[in-house]
Amino acid sequence: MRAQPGRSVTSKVLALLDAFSPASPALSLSELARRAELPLPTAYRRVAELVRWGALERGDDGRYRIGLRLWEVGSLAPRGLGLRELALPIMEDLYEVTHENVQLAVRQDLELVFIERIAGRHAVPVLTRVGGRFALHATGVGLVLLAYAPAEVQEQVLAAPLERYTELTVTDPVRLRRRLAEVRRVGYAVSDRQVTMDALSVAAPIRAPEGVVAAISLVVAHDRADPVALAPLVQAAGRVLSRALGTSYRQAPGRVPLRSRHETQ
Amino acid sequence: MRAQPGRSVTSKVLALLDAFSPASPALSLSELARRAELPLPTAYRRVAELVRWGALERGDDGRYRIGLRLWEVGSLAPRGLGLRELALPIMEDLYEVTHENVQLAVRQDLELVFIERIAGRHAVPVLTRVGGRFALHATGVGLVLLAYAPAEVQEQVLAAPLERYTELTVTDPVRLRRRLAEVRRVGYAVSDRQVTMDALSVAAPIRAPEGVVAAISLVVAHDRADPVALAPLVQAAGRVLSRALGTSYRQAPGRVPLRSRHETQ
DNA sequence: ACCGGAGCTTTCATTGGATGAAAGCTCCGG
DNA sequence: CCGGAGCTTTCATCCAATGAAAGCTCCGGT
Repeated sequence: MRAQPGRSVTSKVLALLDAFSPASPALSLSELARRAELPLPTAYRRVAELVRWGALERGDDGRYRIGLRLWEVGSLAPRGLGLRELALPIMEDLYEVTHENVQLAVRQDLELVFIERIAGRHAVPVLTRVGGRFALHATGVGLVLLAYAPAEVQEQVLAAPLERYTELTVTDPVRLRRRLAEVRRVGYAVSDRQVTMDALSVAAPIRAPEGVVAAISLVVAHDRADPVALAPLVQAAGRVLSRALGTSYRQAPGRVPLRSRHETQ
Repeated sequence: MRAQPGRSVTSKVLALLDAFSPASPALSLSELARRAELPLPTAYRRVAELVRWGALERGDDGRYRIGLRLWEVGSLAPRGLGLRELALPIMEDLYEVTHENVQLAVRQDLELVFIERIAGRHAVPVLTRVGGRFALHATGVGLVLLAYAPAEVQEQVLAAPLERYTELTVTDPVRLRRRLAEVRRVGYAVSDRQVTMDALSVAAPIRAPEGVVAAISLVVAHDRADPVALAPLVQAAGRVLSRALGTSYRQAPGRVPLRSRHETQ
């Protein structure tokens, strides 16, 4: 009856949630059990409890999906909806001026997560999805987030193989390191045909008191792009957001550190 | 050592997540334990595990917040982001035409949850929040969702005391029942100063093969509103969305029920 | 109608992860 | 230096969780 020791109940529940992905948002019980590496009866019981609470929902087809209740709780994430609510007006301004795609992303571990996107009807199609992940080394937002990430994060990304998306993608750690230094120097990042051969993006950092917490970018067709002209726009948006964050984002309750800025190496 | 019997580990984890709310998105360990009704050491251990996974994050102030990882998983909810992605273009069209607030909501149990909102800069201020809940009996979207809800849901709502928000709020079950019949008859709902004395909303149902799954509305200043003129607009948006849902929303994989429509009493 | 298989649900004896009292630790203000 | 608040760790105990096995339900093939 060995219950594979070292596995907590909580970790099993989380593994069940983790089984879902953008590519497979609906799973049968058997699929769930297999992906979470749980015996069927165990999966059955945990899943039943999650459904009862509303974390999962069961469709007419018998398959399970992420439930609205979990979406509600997730919407309380400061780095998710919280950030989005703050940024949306500025993103809309940027869209009004340029009518190009506007993206907002944060770093999570060694990848980036897209928090919001305004996709112009006539702009270049972008293949990103809100809530989706992407590598840090190619996109504009990714370069910004990586450039201002803790040294240890940068080292880990540079040490791993860097995936190539186009013939122009920078996959050489040495060259990438130079690009990151450049990003820090000028305060914005340009990603020219690094992900697809038709798109170019310009990104700027968004700073909170504790360092760079997000990045905002414009994605435009590479042949009608003028990065130097776009950069000030994106940077301005980033600065407005940084100011907004400084005040309302993560209100240190009671004790406000007046001059601690021990981050962003 | 009595471990209050009948309480599963999973339920404790969910209770911890449930402790967060729009009004208190950041909690100390003690607050978390108290709200989840757990002994401190128990809360400590479960919370530590949730942080390790990324479901919670601990701020510089020592308090816990909902983590980005949970937001990511939540974004996979078909009735959350899934619905939003589908509806956003149509909502934007509605906004372009009217420059008024556009809202999208679904029913969860006996309340409604706002999925998305486009708030016009110059439109009436609305006090709703994406991810927030509200009663079903007052707003436009609420009336639509209630009108097309299963009879048993309607009975439960009508049986409970109906909160009054303004002097005009309909709180009499008999009158409300008549209004719901009217909504079903004409196919849209008008909520005139039911929540605040300055706003009026017009809402229409969004149907999937299995019945009404969401509602869309315009919220306008009550004194410059012409419900009869707005209704066709909102209804058209609802119908476009219903059509979109019929095809791409909940793709029954493999076996598509060709003519089952056994819902929506 | 019958059979076989896939997928889900329930039962039941067993046990290891979970538990909470208590003690230890850390920080801060007086 | 002391006291208190809040968090973390230890440790002996035990019940929620477990998985093998059997039961159930729905199909599709024959």
